[in-house]
Amino acid sequence: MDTLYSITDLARDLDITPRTIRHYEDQGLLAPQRVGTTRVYSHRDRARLILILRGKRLGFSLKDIKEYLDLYVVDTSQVEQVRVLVTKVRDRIGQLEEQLDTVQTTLKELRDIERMSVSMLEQKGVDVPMA
Amino acid sequence: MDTLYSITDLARDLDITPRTIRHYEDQGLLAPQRVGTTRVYSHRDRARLILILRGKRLGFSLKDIKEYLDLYVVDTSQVEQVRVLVTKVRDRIGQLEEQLDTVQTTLKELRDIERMSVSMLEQKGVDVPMA
DNA sequence: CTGGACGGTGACGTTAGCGGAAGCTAGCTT
DNA sequence: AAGCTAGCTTCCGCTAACGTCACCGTCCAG
Repeated sequence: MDTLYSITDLARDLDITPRTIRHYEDQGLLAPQRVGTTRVYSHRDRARLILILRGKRLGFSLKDIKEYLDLYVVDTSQVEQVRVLVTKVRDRIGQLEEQLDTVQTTLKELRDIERMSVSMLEQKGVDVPMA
Repeated sequence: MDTLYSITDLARDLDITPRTIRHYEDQGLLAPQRVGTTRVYSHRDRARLILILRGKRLGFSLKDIKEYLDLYVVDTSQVEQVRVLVTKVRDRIGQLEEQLDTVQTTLKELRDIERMSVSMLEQKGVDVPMA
């Protein structure tokens, strides 16, 4: 259950390079244990890394992602911290809702283009590849 | 109806700098008319620019966006071109569907965090700011 | 005991995406 | 004529996010 990973394990696993992982650490996004000088990654580290990559896919900068990660690890015993957390989380939610909207709009447009193109081809008797 | 824009008009309007607009032109994403050396933008140019900015918000590179723009301007009289178009459009659709998914997942997680935090605060008798 | 395979630390290189200043021109406007 | 304002080009600068050495230690397998 407490599986550990080496840096190359993780890299291969998530399809990135060790260099990238070290870079994230340099930027303060990760802080794996060390055995001597060698980095050793836990489940939580792995999960964090996955969140990082997700953030990147959504187009966020590493700096943004760093703040984002903090949302997942907060001392919930401190009322004030939770307060702050809530507003930060709501900010992110706002951003993502906007992005969701943008994506959906774009999808609609592209599907329109697809439909129009396909019907254009059918009309010309061209056999249309399936969806 | 055939309104024209200067580069600063457009920049102010879309909240970017003229420099950025010129940069997009350098990268082949725009090709406005010229009056002498001065750039003059049409509605279509403006629309393109908006698409560019949308692509950026979604985290695409300028190179990606360039290809993406071509999807909106194709010679529909050439069957082969339309064929190619359809497959490209479908590719993009696939990408965006994935992104849609990612965004939704992330949103769910954040909403969970929000709910949990809020109920935690309420339980402690703290007055919780509204959504 | 030696050659890989793996891990580590600098430190410099690279690409993308603009920012910003220099130096020039054209068209008002006073 | 002189001074503004806008726009143009050119080029150097800068940040982000890694890639790519170079060089060093370590732990097996042969």
